[in-house]
Amino acid sequence: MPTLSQENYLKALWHLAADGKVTLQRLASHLGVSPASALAMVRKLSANKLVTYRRTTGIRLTAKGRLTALQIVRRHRLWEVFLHDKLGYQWDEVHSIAEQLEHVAPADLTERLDAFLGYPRFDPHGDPIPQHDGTLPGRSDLVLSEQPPAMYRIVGLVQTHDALLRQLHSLNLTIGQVVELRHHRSFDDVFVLRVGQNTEHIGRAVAERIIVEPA
Amino acid sequence: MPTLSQENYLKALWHLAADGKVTLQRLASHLGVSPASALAMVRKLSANKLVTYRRTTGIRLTAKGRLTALQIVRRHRLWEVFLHDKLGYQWDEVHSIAEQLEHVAPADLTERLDAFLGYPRFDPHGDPIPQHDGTLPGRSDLVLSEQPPAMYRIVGLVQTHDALLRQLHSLNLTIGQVVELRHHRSFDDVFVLRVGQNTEHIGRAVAERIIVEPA
DNA sequence: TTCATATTTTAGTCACGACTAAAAAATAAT
DNA sequence: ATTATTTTTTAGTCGTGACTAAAATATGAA
Ligand SMILES: [Mn+2]
Ligand SMILES: [Mn+2]
Ligand SMILES: [Mn+2]
Ligand SMILES: [Mn+2]
Repeated sequence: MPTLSQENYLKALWHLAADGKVTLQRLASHLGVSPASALAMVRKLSANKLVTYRRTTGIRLTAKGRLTALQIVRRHRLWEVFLHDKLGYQWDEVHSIAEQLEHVAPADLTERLDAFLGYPRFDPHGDPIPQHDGTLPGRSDLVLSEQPPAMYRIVGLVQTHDALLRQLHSLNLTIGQVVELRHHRSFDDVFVLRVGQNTEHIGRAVAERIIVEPA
Repeated sequence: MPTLSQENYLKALWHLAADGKVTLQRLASHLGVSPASALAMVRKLSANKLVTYRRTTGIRLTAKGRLTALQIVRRHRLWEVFLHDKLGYQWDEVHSIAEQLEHVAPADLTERLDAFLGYPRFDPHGDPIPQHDGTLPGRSDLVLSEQPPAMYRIVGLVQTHDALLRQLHSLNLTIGQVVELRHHRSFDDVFVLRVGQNTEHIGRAVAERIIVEPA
């Protein structure tokens, strides 16, 4: 049973591990703490067999640590679904509230919440919700900016942050939305989209953050 | 913005104030902490103008402290409604989970939750839910054990605890249930009730904890 | 290789919220 | 009015999770 702080570290480690070796620097800056603090916590987690740490390999979650982290991510994303679907929050508002709720974890609350929400597989940002056993639903990894003109369904985002979410929301580019990629003007890197009745123009910075599947 | 611990103290002080002068002893034993710890916290709360403390009057919430406490109680009871009505928990299970959730309080979450639940006025135990402005819905204060034979609706409980809740649940004596008080056998202090199709017998210890209104 | 820079690690400190043990003050009983 | 008991208060300590500043190691460039 990790503390609240330990849970935050485990979740951070899980997220960071997706992009290569996890150093104290990366961990510390991601959490906004000093490297000294990060090291102290890594040692605690290591003593609890939740991570291993060698300078050469960096910080790595053990199987036990990964499982724990996935449960936290599961709670986080389920609460995001609740806040979005049931309480009517916008998708750029749910993350910070879920940061609080993810640490509430008595017995079967998560499973009841999951059932109440209808066993969702993806959160409001399109991110897969880890299942009880730690498996992650699969999702397309096609980036819009690299696709040929055709019809696509938006299924996810890369490097989500609130400003991007608000921008996309104003363009009606939300999860599940089907769009037509008309063409890519290569001389100024603008992508022309058909969204419902509107024609929208987005730059590469946005287009390369949108994950799609053929529709 | 009080800390989590401060919130727990404020809530305890609000509950305890209903039964007279609040001493360090009462506060400490209610929270399961030492009197020394309670004193240290009372001083912190006092510095924050949330309570006053004089040996003669005991510990008293200021207007600001009372308002804060009522918001915590509000969140607690709203989450209890959510857990009971939406997630299907039994009424003896919701309290301990709500103890965690009550401390999650970003911006308008409480108000959205209130709306989602349909603006309930009472929690699953019949306790009134403080409104946003700090007012408490009124409720009958008639104790079943002191009423003459007649039809009554159960609207609340006195000194709720899980064992009592499970006992009452097994007798189908839940909030909103209408029962007929048949008579009181004074020589052994047993109250005879008609609950739906069944006749139930309860002792004074139970009967004097049931709050009713005429039905 | 040698110096400069970046990263990791140590050492010492702090706030918070708890603890125990003992002293002081207030109440109650004889 | 004295004791005895209860309650409050002080004093010192501890674990958690943060900090800074400086030392030790690695890593990169000249
Ligand atoms: Mn999130
Ligand atoms: Mn998300
Ligand atoms: Mn409760
Ligand atoms: Mn209740």
